[in-house]
Amino acid sequence: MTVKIKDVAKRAGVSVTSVSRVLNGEKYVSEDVLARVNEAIEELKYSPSHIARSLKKQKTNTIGVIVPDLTSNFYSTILSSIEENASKYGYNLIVCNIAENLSKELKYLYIFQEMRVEGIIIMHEKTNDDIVSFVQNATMPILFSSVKSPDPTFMSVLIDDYQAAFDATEYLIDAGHTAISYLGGDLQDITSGQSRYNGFRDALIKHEIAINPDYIKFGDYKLPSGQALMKELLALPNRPTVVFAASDDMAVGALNCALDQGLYVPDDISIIGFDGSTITNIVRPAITSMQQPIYEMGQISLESLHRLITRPKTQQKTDIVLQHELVVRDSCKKIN
Amino acid sequence: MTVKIKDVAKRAGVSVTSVSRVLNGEKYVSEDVLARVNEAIEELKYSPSHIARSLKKQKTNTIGVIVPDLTSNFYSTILSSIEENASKYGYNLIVCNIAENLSKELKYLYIFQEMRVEGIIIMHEKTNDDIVSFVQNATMPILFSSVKSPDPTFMSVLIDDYQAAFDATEYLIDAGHTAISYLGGDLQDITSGQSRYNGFRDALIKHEIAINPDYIKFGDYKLPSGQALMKELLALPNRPTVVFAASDDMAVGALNCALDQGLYVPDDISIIGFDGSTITNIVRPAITSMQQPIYEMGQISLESLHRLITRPKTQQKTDIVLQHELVVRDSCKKIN
DNA sequence: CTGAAAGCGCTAACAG
DNA sequence: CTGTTAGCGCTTTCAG
Repeated sequence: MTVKIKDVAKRAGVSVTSVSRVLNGEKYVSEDVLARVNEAIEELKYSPSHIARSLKKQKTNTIGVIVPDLTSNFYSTILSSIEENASKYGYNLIVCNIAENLSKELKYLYIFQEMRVEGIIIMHEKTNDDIVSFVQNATMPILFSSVKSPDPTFMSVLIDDYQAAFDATEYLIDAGHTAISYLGGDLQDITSGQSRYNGFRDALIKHEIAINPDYIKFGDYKLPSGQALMKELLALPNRPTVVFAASDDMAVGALNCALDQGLYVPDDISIIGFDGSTITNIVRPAITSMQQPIYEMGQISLESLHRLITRPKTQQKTDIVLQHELVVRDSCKKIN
Repeated sequence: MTVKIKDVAKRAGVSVTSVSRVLNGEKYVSEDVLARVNEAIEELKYSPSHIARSLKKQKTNTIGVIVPDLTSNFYSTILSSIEENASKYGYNLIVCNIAENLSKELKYLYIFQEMRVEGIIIMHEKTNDDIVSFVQNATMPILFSSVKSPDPTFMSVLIDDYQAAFDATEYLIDAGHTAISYLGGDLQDITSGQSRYNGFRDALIKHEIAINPDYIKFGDYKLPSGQALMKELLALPNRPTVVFAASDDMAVGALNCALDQGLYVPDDISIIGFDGSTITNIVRPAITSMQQPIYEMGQISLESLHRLITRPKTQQKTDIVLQHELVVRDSCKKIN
């Protein structure tokens, strides 16, 4: 069928061992053998079997990635960064887009295990017992990127959501806002939903600003959700002067809702986002957003996973907290 | 080390063959054996090795995907569709984001080959001799999605770029425009660059509208390129009344450039895009765009590849041309 | 420096 | 219905 190492050996007039040696760039091969083997490989168009090699070496150079939504700019950017760095370290990526489907995630975690991936990166916004239990019993390192790990024994690369939301809220307060709305993700999730909301709330408390329950609404981090929630907000008799959306997609949804109702942003109402996805810089007005270091997050996730894979013993499994940064654009008005 | 089929067999008190049989859901296993094997699997937390299985069966259930840019909404949406359908057919996806880097693409094509993927889907905008030669000599089916294949013997799933651009242009002409600008991708590429431009040009010719060379500009399909080209356009003494951007990203770039200069779209200048990415519906004004059936493209790509894999003989390798559709939004004014 | 041979974990005849 | 055994294509002792 396909040409194998034996064929190359025969053609080069050497043993399979020698071929294997040049394949793996070992020393202790004579110039002569090296040349003949390379020639034979060339002539036969030999392509070594990664599968056979993996089986023998018990090493696949593969890592699995769980993405919650490939079409989201935020996640596809992290994935892009993960891919770039994986490639640098010689890992191949097998990716699963769960699209909200937790049973698909679980299924793929088992597939990853059967494929003997060397590590797994999970980015999901929700989880369930089966998944947590898989993670706890897993034999390969698993790392959570941009989301909290289900329990402190697992490593996670993320920002301090609480502090970031707190800082964003203080920025709004400093700009003179007191009628502040919060459009959040689902509080029940393991995600940042709770932390971001708490950061928002505590900033208001610190500055002794009363929380108007009408201004607090929860959706699902996606654009249509921001749009729908904003619609409710705008229907209120007394509107907020600014809305803090807990994701950029929600912020854009809110922006579009306002724009479509003929309002001007930020003159009629201000909007601030969260994530720092490129979309904030694409829409008009460009949206002020609490930026996560997306590229860095992918990079550090991969580097950390690599360390976990190669030196499992020496690695502490503590979270890595990256720096957030408020990027001021054109969607927030000062109303001092 | 890890538990293997032999351990399960021993534990269940049967032969490895029997275990293998229940693993593969074959008939001819007694209730009794089935139960005991499943119990042993459970107790030992046995996870069958996909690698060993692949080696033996000479089948990996894996396909490789080359994506030009993961952060692009257009490609990540196709990828998402490919992933969803791959999962349906039981394929695992290994993905490479080439990010304009053709030598990375070539490297990964060889990796895909070593991994014995069963098929490859390529979405790239450029190519070179090495890649073409790889494709021509490849032993596994290779399919081009959303882009033209380098030569007619390879299958490609795409729209009729020429006709789509022609239709979009006629729409503009019907709306009364004669001062029409074209912002294109690179004509030299194997991409749709040439076809789209030709469609545009021929529509003008058919309607006897002179082509103003100042209005024809080429960039790279990305947002900043559209922005820069638009800037040149707006600096012209006599501006076009509409600009046809050959990609949605370019259209958004053009839109932002116009907006940032204080112009109103479509009142001061109209814009039409190409691709039908979700971004066209997110910006304001929403952009009229010639839409590719993105989801369907991913689905049909995967189905076709699957057919190529399972029934290589019976499959014709002709291109599959999908229907384009103009989606009218708010960025084009009638000027009759 | 080079080669023979023993597996890596699994499936698939083949024989019972 | 069940078990024995020979590989799948490669790497790696272990001897030369």
